[in-house]
Amino acid sequence: MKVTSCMNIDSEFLYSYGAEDRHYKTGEIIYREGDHAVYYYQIVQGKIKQNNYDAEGREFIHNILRENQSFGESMIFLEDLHMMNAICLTPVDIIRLHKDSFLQLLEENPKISLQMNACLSQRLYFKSIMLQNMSSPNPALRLEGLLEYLKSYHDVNCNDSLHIELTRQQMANLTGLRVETVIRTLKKMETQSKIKIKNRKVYY
DNA sequence: TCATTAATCGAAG
DNA sequence: CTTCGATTAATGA
Repeated sequence: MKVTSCMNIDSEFLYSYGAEDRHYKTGEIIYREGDHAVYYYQIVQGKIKQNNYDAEGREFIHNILRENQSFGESMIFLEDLHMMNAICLTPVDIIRLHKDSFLQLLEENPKISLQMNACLSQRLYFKSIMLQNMSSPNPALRLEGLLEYLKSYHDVNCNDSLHIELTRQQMANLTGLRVETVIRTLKKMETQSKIKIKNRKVYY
């Protein structure tokens, strides 16, 4: 099941609807949990994460998105508040379009609207897969689930092993495990040749 | 080189 | 599995 994993509207087209360029520095917050959702965001350059924190202050990362991917749209349709933070992992260039203009764009362009549906379905599909994997008490299975998710979500050529561009801390925050557990489990998985590790980099 | 951040390890709970 | 303490490697100013 290979679908275009994400929304990527032509930038000139976005500008014609009044979209604007925005630049953020590493660590900057694009929006916070509880903010009103007002924009559709499309990443031109850089990486962002969507997260929130539990009562003990532990971070849980919901997703990490990169160039040509969009975010913030789902809440636009709900007319509601963001349920997570969007924080820059690197310097980021973004195009943002006000929700009113975004909805107008969708109304006037059925094809893009359909693509939007496909994009949201895709996310829903993988969220459910992740939910299943992440509910396993076995850390190796959680990690494998994450890797499998990343592979299908990002990768285009699935033959070669994929370089996982995540720190161990990020993998831990994506799976709800501790860094040390991630490190030890990853090593175990390497001996079982489920993954490869070269210079601390993980390949799956 | 100093400081900061990420990756590791071992031991204990 | 998680927490703690401590060390080591990597990166940037």
